[in-house]
Amino acid sequence: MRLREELVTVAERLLQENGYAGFSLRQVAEETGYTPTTVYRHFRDRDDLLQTVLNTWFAKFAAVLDAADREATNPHGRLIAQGQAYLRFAVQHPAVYRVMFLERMDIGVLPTGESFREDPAFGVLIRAVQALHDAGLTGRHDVMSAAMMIWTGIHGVAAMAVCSNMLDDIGAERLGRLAGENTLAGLRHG
Amino acid sequence: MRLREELVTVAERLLQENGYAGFSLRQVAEETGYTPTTVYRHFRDRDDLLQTVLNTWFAKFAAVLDAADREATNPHGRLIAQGQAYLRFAVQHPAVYRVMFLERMDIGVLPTGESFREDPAFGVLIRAVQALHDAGLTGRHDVMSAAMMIWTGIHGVAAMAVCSNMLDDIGAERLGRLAGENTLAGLRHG
DNA sequence: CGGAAAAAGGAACACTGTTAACATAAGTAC
DNA sequence: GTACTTATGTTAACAGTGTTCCTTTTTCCG
Repeated sequence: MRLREELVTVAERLLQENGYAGFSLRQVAEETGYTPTTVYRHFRDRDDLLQTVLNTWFAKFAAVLDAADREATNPHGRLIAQGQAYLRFAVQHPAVYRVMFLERMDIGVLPTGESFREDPAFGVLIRAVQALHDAGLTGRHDVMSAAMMIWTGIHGVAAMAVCSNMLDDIGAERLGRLAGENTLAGLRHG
Repeated sequence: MRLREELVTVAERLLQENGYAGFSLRQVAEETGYTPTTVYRHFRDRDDLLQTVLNTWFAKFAAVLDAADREATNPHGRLIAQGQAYLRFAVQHPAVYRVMFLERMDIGVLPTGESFREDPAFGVLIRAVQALHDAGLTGRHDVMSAAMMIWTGIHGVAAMAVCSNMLDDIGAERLGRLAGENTLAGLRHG
């Protein structure tokens, strides 16, 4: 049980240092002083180890969004705060964000179909958008469509930030702020 | 010279079938009936082969955007058409879009710094946004900021579409249309 | 203390990218 | 036409990856 946690800790560090491509089960084994087969006593395979690492990050991610949400008072402010927290998470943990929402989205905690409303992080977004909707600030759009527009909007900035240096000039957080405000403005007038 | 093209053709097919992770130089060699070292006579390494494949796709991509741009008459319509073409490209060639704009953005033809205005695809966008700006439809935003908002907005939808099945319900093209219109509406009123 | 169970290791298989050394075909200069 | 150069290709190997089978060591407990 102690070893399992140690393996996860080392794996987490390697993921952040080397990214998903350099996330090696053998290297995790070597850095802990064990052989690869020992890792297989605690994890089914490489994906299982990765998923274990990511589970804690999905929880952190949801907590960060929830904390930001609570600091604001009105629906507009809540969503802007969530967007900022979202983008900060991505910029501060680019390798983690990449594997979570780009490279291995299949491994995420976000279920498919209708049930993914109950995902912790997505739930925080949905509730704030519902409040925006109740305040009459989503125009002709339903809650789900508005939420997806907001999410994909900020996700686009985050993806660009963690995949290239193209936003270095304009500034990822600045662009995120502009894009977030602009999306909400569009909803308001649409 | 004939072999070089054959290698690129096979490599392109394998990329589309297996994705970037399954893009294997050895497999390219085997499917063409040669040994791996023969591939190295025509390409410096795996990345060089990949870049050669992607170069043609970047050209196709720019052509698709340009063609869509020419079909519309006003700035608004041009950008909506570009967005639709952009998203259709991503959905029709998900593995290619992934490696171009997510997994290996460093290999793209988009230069860093200020010079990437001259990138063919980005140029098509910039010119349409400039027209939008000249028509007074970008609010208080400058051309570059507006262009990045539009790009990251549609990129967010595309990234979500090619990385998960989360947009299957709402429909990627529908969400792209909504998000595109909403971004332009926000700019108009901002 | 001895046997069962758990933990760890060794060795191998099938892949991957990559390189060095070697063989062979093609074409050219004399 | 012969000798030399160049292009083209192969063989073999190294280092790395995930994974599995089999064996060994350690631990625990009756």
